[in-house]
Amino acid sequence: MALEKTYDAGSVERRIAAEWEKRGAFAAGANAKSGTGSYCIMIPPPNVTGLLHMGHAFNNTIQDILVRRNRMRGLDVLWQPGQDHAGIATQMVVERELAEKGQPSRTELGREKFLQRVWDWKEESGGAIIQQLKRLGASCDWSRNRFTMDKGFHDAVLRVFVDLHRKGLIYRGKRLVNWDPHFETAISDLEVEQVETDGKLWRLRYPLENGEFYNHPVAWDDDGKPIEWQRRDYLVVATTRPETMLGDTGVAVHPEDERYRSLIGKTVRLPLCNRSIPIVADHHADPEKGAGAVKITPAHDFNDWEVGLRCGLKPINIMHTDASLKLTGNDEFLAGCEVSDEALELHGLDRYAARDRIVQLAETQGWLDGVDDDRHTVPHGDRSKVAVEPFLTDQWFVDAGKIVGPAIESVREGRTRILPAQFEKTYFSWLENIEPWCISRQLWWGHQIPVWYDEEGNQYCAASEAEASTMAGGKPLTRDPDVLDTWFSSGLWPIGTLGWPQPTPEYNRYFPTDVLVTGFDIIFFWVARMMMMQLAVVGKEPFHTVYVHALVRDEFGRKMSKSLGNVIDPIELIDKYGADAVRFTLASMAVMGRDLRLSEQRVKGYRNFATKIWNAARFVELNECRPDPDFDPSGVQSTVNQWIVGKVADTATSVDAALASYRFNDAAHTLYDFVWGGFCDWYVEFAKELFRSGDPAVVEETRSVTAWVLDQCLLLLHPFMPFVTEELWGREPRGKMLVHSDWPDLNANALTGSSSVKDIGWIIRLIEEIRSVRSQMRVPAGQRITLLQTELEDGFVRTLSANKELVFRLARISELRMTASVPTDAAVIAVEGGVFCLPLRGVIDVAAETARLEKSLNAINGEIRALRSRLANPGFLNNAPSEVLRETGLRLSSRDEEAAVLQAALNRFQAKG
RNA sequence: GGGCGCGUAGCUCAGUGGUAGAGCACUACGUUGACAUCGUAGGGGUCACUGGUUCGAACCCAGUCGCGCCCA
Repeated sequence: MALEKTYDAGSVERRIAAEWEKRGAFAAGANAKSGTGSYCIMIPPPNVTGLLHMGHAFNNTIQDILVRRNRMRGLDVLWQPGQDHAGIATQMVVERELAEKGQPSRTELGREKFLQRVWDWKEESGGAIIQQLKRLGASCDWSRNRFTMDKGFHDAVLRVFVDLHRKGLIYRGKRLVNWDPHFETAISDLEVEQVETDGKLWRLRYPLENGEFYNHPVAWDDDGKPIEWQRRDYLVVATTRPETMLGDTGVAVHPEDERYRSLIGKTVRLPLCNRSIPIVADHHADPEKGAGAVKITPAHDFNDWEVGLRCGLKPINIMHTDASLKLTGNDEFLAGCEVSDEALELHGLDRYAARDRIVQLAETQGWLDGVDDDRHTVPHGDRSKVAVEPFLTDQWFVDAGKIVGPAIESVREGRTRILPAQFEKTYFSWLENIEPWCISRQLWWGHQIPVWYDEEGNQYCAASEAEASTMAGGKPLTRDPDVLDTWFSSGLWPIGTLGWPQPTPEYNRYFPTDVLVTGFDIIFFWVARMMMMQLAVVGKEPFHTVYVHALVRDEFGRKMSKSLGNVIDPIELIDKYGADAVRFTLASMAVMGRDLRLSEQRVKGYRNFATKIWNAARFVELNECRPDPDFDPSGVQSTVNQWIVGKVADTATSVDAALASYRFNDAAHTLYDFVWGGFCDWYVEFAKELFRSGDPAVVEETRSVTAWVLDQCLLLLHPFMPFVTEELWGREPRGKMLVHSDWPDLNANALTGSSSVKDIGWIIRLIEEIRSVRSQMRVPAGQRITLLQTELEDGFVRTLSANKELVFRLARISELRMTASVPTDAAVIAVEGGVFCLPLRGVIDVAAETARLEKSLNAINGEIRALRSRLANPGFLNNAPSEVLRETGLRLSSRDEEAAVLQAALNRFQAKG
């Protein structure tokens, strides 16, 4: 059955995907040749709640290109797929669903029942992205799909926790952490986003105790010396967060701030609760900012926590976990205070309501000194989007500073390479300043921390309750209710998916893995932690190369976001244009280190490319070109066929070089240019003439070559456009599917050595010149005309006569005649080694031809001037490499010849006019 | 404030010292049974600016302007 005129991606993709699946084409080790090495990529596991977005499409296209090529090269390939349990995100989705359906809430259900609901949800809806990745053509070994809460993976996570705990690298401590009041859990530094916000800076007056006063400067002379003072019995503190004032345990001034020097060591009385708090000297107070004195709330501010430690100020927590004020029954707060009734009414108020009320009280009670507009950054939870609260709680931490060393050294010493290299700086700057990593989360969905407590509060860290119980001598135990940060488990993705700690064959064969392909936004979250954890646990780098790709933006350069409504759904694009077009678009734009702007136009263009390949295959089929299993590209006889064989070899070499250096865009452009520009535009047109030649040997060879070239195109394109290539490959009976066929290994030097490259290049330029003149002289497209040869070097005479029919066909020439001189009314064509002309009596437009000649001549003369001056420059002659010198000389003489021809032609026209 | 990056054709972008490129868009013309999702030809650029290094700079260096991202 003949091929349709256009390629129907939709039906083909489904059929091909099913065929790959049926044959287990992507299984680990499929197509591996004995004696070759392994090649392993770990997919960055998408969230189980996730749907495929352009970032995933890009990320996985790149991985698939690497994986498919190496599978074709016969390596033992594993592309390990899986999904992340995504603690907060998943818990949020299920809680929302419960609320929407009017079902009992998480807390009403209780932990066990709620977790069962999450698992149910995962079974029902958690596989969506896998199906979407299959639509994209991702050739993961789906039979090995892993989930970060699978039994085996869970065991690995607990084992690592226990191991690090025993080594003292994980500890529990009461620390100030970033608290998300919406989800009511601690989050890590990385999950905090700084959001610039227009706010206020309030100045509050805290009265000095014991009748103290001081003189505050209010006027200065030209040299900035104070000349006028105000006697004050209060101290003005500036704050952006008045709602935390009830937790103040001190006021700090800069030790060298003259204004306040006399006050250091004295006390102020905190309004509303009448707590007596000291004035301390600390560098944290900035004399330039606000009033120069700053209230210290160690339990609700990271800087203040540090000041508290330095100056011995105790932290007082005045908030509930939802960031409402906690005053009543808060012994810590009440100790040493005489709390006013107004203050006690603040109990239970949300932090922002409390802020308003406190400012109002300050105003009415006369201790509001003033208020200024102030733009500052406010930390927000990256999931909840609410302001996070520094909050004092007991949490588990990884002592990251103790395990970071090897992760830094690996990259510094090149055992793991980050591409593009500028991201190494990002990596280093974070790791070199690493803080303890808060890994406990007050959630239910996740790996529950493997620590049990007895009634006295002693800790027993063990991989199972039974083990903990033994350690505790059978005392009744309760388990720590918290779960681990999701990134703690994804940090173990490389070893965890391969069956560690069991010595599985997969672990032995594929670890360390090869390349990690990921977005720059998770270098800290994931890449750095995988490095640290794998090195800490098994002592090896998890991969030798990290390819960091950029962000996919919309065509105007904006980040795709739901709120902007500019999100392009890759599945919609695939439906419309086919997965191959989407993949090729992404690959062709994958320049290292630069964001890519995706426009639908571009995808459409590559859809057309798929159609182009399809039609080239149609041509091949209609002309009965069948692949010859014994075909030897080095034995080809005819010039045109030698030429295309050489081009194929060059293309394969360039594609290999580009892919070896992760230049996916170069590889894609090379292929596009060859397939469309070389094979379709020129070779297919030449082949039509060869088929017509009537020489059975030439026809036979051309058929074999044409089929071979198409096959090479399919092979080389397959990693980029797997579906259309596989479909076309399957048109012929073959031993293997394309996905398992051998990647081209051509010796370019042997195949491009002949003179055919030069000969056909010359023929192509001649055809282009003739076409250009015809078009500009407005010769009707269908009209065949005579080509006159006036001068031509012997070598080119032979080239022309051997390929005359090609020129006749492609330039619409009826005959070739020799002539001694250029006739009048002829357009002149100067080519390397000779001069041709086209007699165009009655057709030629003298003005147009004059203009054409002048334009060419101008350009050439400009170049000649530049070349002459360069060759007249002693500096150039003395310093330029001989190669450049020689080329420049050659170029000048050939331009001189051309200029002479064109000038002569122009003179004739002008003499005539 | 610190760091990283970007500024090349109308648009989106390649281009690591030796003749400024591609795709799209635009204009004109449609011939040859693979393809109109096509073909042929054409127009279009002070490579942000200033200075330096060099025989030679889009490319290297310094500064300026504009834009983006990350960290504090």
